[in-house]
Amino acid sequence: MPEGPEVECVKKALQKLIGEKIKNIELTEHSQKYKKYKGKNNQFKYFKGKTIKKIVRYGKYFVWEFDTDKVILNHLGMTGMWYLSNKIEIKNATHPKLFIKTMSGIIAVFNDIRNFGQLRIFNNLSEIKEYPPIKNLGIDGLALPFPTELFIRKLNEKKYANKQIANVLLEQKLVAGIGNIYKSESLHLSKIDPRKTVKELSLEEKKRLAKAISQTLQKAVKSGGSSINTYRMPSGEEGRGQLWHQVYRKQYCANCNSKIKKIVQNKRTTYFCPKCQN
DNA sequence: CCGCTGGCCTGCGAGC
DNA sequence: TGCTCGCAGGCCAGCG
Repeated sequence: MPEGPEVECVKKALQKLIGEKIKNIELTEHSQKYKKYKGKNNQFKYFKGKTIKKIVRYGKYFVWEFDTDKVILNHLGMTGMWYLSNKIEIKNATHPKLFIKTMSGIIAVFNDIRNFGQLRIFNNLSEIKEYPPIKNLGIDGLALPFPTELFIRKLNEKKYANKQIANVLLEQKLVAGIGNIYKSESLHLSKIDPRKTVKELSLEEKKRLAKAISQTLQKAVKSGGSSINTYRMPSGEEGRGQLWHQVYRKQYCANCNSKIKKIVQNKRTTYFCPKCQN
């Protein structure tokens, strides 16, 4: 579900936990029906009494750091969400996986409907940085200024030449943080046909694409993320990103009013305007 | 190293 | 009303 901008928005909200000492942390009953969490409660209980020092974003991942070497790698998957509250009841948490209560009374619940999210404990930060999905992350799509020249250099790598640009944009080792919505939106903003292979793109188009990616992702952060299906802020509020989508799940192009085309590339849906994007 | 396939899961809306 | 089907912001393991 969440792409880089949504993860960034959640990260910002989670900063409220920095400096908080953990009174209680445990996997929920509900988590135990999944193989990947089964019997792991003691490993998480290790963090009881520890203080949360940092919550950092790498692409679509969070890394939780404490006043100890061990760290937690956390990914929201398609439906993962953190809910923060001062009350015990958190209405939105229908599929809670991890429950944290701090000394000052803040409650944080990791909720994940489809269970594609991740919570993995590593012995230390350098172990996480060697973990391939983290180690191989490319340019942070939210970096400012966006490194256009580096982007083009990476895009020009042989392995991408014959791939369709829409598929390439989802490769986290090229740009980390783009997902299926902002893939379509970035290509629409830069007026590029998603079916074009990288070698068919002109230098001009690559530059436009770099700019469009950066603009799209920045705008999404400012909107609080896109709430298309299940994404909510940790407060339970919806983001407003969906209000300005130009193509994603749209019927008509916001630009020229032509009928938007919906195609499938690498098993992911792409929306584009056949008139504007060529 | 690469690319492809299937797998992991639940919920929702469309269509019958 | 109730059922099935297809689809959903993502990633990973295993194979050739």
